[in-house]
Amino acid sequence: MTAHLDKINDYINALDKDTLTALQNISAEKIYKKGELLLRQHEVCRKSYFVLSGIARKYYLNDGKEITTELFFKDDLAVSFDSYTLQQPSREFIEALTDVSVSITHYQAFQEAKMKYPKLIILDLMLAEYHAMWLERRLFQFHTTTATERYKDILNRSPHIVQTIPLTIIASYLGISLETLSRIRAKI
Amino acid sequence: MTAHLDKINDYINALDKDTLTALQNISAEKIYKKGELLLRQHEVCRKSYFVLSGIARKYYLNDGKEITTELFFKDDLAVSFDSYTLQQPSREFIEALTDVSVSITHYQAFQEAKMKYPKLIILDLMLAEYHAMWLERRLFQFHTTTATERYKDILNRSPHIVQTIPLTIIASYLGISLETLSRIRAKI
DNA sequence: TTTTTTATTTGACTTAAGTCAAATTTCTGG
DNA sequence: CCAGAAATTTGACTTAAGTCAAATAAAAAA
Repeated sequence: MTAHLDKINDYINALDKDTLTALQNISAEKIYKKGELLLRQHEVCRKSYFVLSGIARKYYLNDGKEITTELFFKDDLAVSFDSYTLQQPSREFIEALTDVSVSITHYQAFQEAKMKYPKLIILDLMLAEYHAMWLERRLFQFHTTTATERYKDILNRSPHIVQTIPLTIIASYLGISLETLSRIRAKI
Repeated sequence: MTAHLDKINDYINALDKDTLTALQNISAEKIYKKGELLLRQHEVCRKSYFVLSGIARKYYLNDGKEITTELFFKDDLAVSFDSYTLQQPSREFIEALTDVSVSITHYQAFQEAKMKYPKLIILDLMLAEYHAMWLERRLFQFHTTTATERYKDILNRSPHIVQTIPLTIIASYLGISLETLSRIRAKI
């Protein structure tokens, strides 16, 4: 649910003051230390985490290996999408990669707020739509680009990522092994 | 936007009779012959196609090669998601693989209907959510399975697909070359 | 039914990326 | 500041899948 297109402002603009206040009333800030888990595998994702500062990631385990599926920065909404949407156990973990400050909203409270403030449904819709479009772009990229191109792309878009985050995590996010990424870096 | 979990009934159940009638009033049936295009690249996807019978696919061109990204069967809603959502030119084509009967709804008419029948917004939300979850599963499958496993999976789920649809299309849908798919088939 | 086109298979070779193992480099806690 | 741990690089080898080309097989058209 990464707002790559800086659309968070669009979302917020779609809300009137009352609705925004209502949303704030059911949200609370919290800080997670680097390495802490916001969500564990098998837990139901009952909260959404709007990132105020810091970096988090979502990952799952495959043969004991951690595969990172999403990185969350400022203004991104961190959830395990299907676990949150269907309120069923999560395949994925969410972890703080740095100290992370988030605004937390409970699923249940948000559902109730939607009854009273229907504009929140529009917000919900926009977030689902942007997440779907983000996933389509990612799928498209995996089909059409090589690992080297994907790495260059991430370097362009967010050079700070590469500084801050261990290579293992970047590699799995790009869908390649740690060693392959290291070799790509050596060649560039 | 493939309703793999047979959730279309859920969608419909979420609608009251008036809303359903309203939706029908802005929809019209049409039949496309095998090979006809429902949507061309660079066109804006101004309609959604609810499949009543037959099979369609969505694809894009990469180096002149057709890459199939989605197959649409009965009860699936065929659209180019980002083109439809943002009303911007489509990267993708939608093509009838067999004669296809669809119920067509115009984007604009649907947007207007949502004003009057807010439950349609819920329908919209559910469709976006299920599309996002379908994309996540597909991405997960590409990361965690080999081409052989993906082919076996499609064989299990929908053996009729393999009968009806040319191998080139199945291969590109599985993310592999035609020759690789042929070799996989020879081994099984 | 025969021809022509299209779809599928098979062969030979290449390549991007994976795996396992070991060597460095960098970071971090005491 | 140093020892131990963690992260990164490098080497040697394997493998899944791609590419290009040619041979069959199947389907559509004449």
